[in-house]
Amino acid sequence: MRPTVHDIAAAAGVSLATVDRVLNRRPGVRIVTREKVEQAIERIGYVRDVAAANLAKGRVYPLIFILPSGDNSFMRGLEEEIRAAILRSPVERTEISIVTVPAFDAGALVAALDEAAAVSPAGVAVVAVDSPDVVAAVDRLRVGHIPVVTLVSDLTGSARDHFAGIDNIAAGRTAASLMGRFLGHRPGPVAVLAGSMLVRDHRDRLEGFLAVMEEMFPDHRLLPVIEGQDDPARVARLIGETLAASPEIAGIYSLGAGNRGLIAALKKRGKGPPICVIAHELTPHTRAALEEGQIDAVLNQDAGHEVRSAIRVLKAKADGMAVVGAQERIRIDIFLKDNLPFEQGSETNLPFEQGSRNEPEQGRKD
Amino acid sequence: MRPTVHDIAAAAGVSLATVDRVLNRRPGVRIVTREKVEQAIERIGYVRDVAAANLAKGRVYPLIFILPSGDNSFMRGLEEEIRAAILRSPVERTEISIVTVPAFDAGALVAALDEAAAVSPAGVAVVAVDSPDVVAAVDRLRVGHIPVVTLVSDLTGSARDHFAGIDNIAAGRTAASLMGRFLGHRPGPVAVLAGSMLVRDHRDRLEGFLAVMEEMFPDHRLLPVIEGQDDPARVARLIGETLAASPEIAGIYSLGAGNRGLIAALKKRGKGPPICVIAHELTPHTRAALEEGQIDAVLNQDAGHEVRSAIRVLKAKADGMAVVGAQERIRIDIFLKDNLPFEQGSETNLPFEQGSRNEPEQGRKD
DNA sequence: GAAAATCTGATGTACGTAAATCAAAAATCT
DNA sequence: AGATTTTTGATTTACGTACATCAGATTTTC
Repeated sequence: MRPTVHDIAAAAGVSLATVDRVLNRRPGVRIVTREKVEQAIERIGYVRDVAAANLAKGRVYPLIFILPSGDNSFMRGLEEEIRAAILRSPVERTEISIVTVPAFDAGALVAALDEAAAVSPAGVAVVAVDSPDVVAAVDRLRVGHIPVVTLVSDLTGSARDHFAGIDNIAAGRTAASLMGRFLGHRPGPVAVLAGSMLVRDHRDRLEGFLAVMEEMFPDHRLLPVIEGQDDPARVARLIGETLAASPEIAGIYSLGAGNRGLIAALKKRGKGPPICVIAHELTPHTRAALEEGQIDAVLNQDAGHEVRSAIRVLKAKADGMAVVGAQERIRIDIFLKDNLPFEQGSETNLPFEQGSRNEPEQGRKD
Repeated sequence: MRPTVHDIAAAAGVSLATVDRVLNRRPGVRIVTREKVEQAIERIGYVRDVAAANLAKGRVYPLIFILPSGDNSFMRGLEEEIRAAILRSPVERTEISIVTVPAFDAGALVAALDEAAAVSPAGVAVVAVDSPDVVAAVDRLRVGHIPVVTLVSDLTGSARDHFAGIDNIAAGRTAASLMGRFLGHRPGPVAVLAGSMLVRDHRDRLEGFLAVMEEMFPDHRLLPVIEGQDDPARVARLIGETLAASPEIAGIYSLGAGNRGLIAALKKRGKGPPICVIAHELTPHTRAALEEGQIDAVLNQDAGHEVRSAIRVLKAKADGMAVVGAQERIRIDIFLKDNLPFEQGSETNLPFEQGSRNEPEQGRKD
């Protein structure tokens, strides 16, 4: 049987009230007494029953998610996952609000972060623009004891508590590795399409990609990086121009968003030698392009996983609890047309009507 | 504010006791009254506070994990993950026991399942040998209202509640797709190394691999499937013989375990034209081989994820609760040497000593 | 229409923790 | 030593649910 506060009290030879004071860091306990209690806790291996504690506290976790607005498919998918989490709010004791700000706009993001701080939530998750102003704003939150998790794109040199996203350098390296091997001895230059160098994830991917291409596949010339601002129309135009200027192109690595534009440009091109295309994020567009063969591989981060992870981490940090590191590591999914996951759809057991068949005695006491 | 049992009572115009009788399926409620209560529940959108309910019940979930014995690295890693889950038991209210049975031995597995049934646990997770006897044993458990989750390898045509593992047909297809593209126009036959056709995961991988090879890369001749029984020594011998018999071999797909033997045989071979090797499961051995270049790609399933998922699902099923489908989908990880995850190690916040810096007032009431 | 059976209400205890109050004890200061 | 401050103990209520008991009300049965 798991030890309780009563057991601590008995073991330490103090009253329940004192144990409570120590556990909840209330004032009015001498250091010696506090240490006696802490030793007892250590000795009998007490762990707070978080469920009971939350019940007693009536605790809820107000969380704020800040992400870019606009019609970026990935970001909208992310938002959808957050909304799915909102539906689970009553069960998870969260109160999630979503704030959107223009993409790549550090000023707007700082304003949103400061507004978030004003309502002192239990935690903030943010898709970061990597700039010193933003770092400062995040650090202001941290100083106010509000845990912050960066989501999807990290922040350089800030005190954020955690990054819920993939290792983007590794993603870029992986893209290069696949690109090089898929191309084999096929000649021709490789183009890189990015969104903006203002966000860390894009910079990291580029860094990893360039490193492996130069080291392992130096025969392939790399064209100057194209910045599409994650805007499909702009991307379509720029890629169209590039294809016209360099018809012998052998590969394209799209490390940002706006892949709709890329796919449109590729379709428009029509015939010509095959181009190996590697893109990021599995959206309806990239999925279709993968199935139809315009794209050869998609590197993906699971938005649902990231959102759930961010929530778990924020709650844990707010309570000063441990985090299962391995569980919070977001993996780089590599999708070829052969391992596409089935379309979404969650197994829904009705929570109430069904379980009846299991006998009530199933649970044990003690 | 979330509705409680009191709110149901008020809304339905009955007493708390009656609400309790309906909620917990106790006898002594007329159908009309029961319906009145159920409508009220529906109407005000009540959801049982599982934490409070578990607290009141003092519920724990006795779970049994059944997996193969032997020195299969993946399975031992799986066992380690189960032990990690046992450490979290007090927090998760689980009581996990591990049972090991000889690999590929349906009879032993059936015996273990029946023994498990005898102690009527809250749920059973099993790495299944795919045979009718095992299906029958699992179905006996299900008839006894004990939820069953198959782990890693599924069971054909049984009533198991859930499969916590990857889509192995897709994994085989993916392996073929990578193999074909990595080989490019390099000629030479491809060898397939399996463990045993008695387990579903191996059969599925083979099926997927063969399908894509035949359809997309018909130029590559496939050598007869080698069955290594997941035994490194046997694998080393068989692969050694194969390499000697077919020195022009271009690729090897190892879809089972015993990769230590494969790697040893490859090292022993030494020089010769490069062989594209794709294997399953990231273990210390395959990881090293990936880094050193003996293996080109590793398809992996995250054992930790599978174990945690199995536990979540079993608990949910035992309570008749809903399952977040997307969260329980186990992904096929593809590792090249460029995207290997860092070595393990969980961020450890001490649960108690640290969090102090966050103010106690952080939590809200209401 | 009365007795028997069935249903419903009222009430209390429990789970493990949080939080508050007030009295009592111990330490500190003068 | 006495007054003052600080520390500790004892006790109570609450969170939302489970479960048990017993009395009272309603239905059913003959």
